[in-house]
Amino acid sequence: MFKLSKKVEYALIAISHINSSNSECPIPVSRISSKYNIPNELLAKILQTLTKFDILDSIKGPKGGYKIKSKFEDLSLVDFIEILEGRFGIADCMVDTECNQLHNCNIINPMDKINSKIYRVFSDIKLNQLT
Amino acid sequence: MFKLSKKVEYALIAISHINSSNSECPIPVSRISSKYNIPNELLAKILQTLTKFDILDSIKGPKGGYKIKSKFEDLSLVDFIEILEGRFGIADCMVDTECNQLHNCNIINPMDKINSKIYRVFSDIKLNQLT
DNA sequence: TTATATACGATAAAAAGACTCGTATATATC
DNA sequence: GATATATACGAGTCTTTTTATCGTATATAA
Repeated sequence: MFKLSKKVEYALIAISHINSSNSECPIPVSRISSKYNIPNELLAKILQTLTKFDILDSIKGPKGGYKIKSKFEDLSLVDFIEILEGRFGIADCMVDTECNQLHNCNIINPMDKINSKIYRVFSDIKLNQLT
Repeated sequence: MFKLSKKVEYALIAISHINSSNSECPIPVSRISSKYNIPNELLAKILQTLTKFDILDSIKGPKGGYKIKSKFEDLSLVDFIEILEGRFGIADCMVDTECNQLHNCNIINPMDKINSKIYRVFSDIKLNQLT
């Protein structure tokens, strides 16, 4: 409960690694997955997603790999999380799913406040602060 | 990802309900479970746990049920969550589990800071604010 | 005595999360 | 041009966590 997913963890590790290696060469998935004990295929998929959202740049072929793309700079942690995991919310009813309380719910207001507070924590953190 | 468990949700609903009904009579599980569409047995267990931790008082037999106990007053939301779900942490390594990064982890520091921030959000909220 | 409660361990079902596989495509290097 | 090394991506499986149920015991008001 209330844990970041491995997806997000792995993504942060990778981003952080790629960003702090200031070489010009792209970094292949295999380098990161072996260094941090991350399943290769899984990490590959994650980085593909990040590429699709312009956070990384991918170069195919030998000597290929990933590089940081500019968008990374001012991206907040919520945005990053939402790219990987979909809409953020501490309860289903804050996202989209139907609630089986109908209009009976006696905690929706406080829940909503808590949700906002947590959301703010994540939106106040920028990705480049993590490196 | 990053959702409160049903256990916690149900517990909050129940606590809130019991606390705001200011009748002297104890409230049976069945009343709460039917009103809020919560599986009876499940809610029963949750309230048993809360009783064990002195948040509720249980009265057996007909006309029995649960009442709020004084400890409830100044309990924080983290404490409440930890009673139901065990130690709080946004990643396994913040709790107890072995990490498979050994001493390689490049995001442990920022993760730790984020964890503290989230922890603080939950510890700043007191249960009696939710009613 | 009976009906209505809680107490609690064990177990099952469902959902979410983590990971793998197969196949396709691009490209640097020999 | 052949080969090896990369990414791209959909489909599928395995594992763990979460959610819910069952069975039995105990207490007590009426």
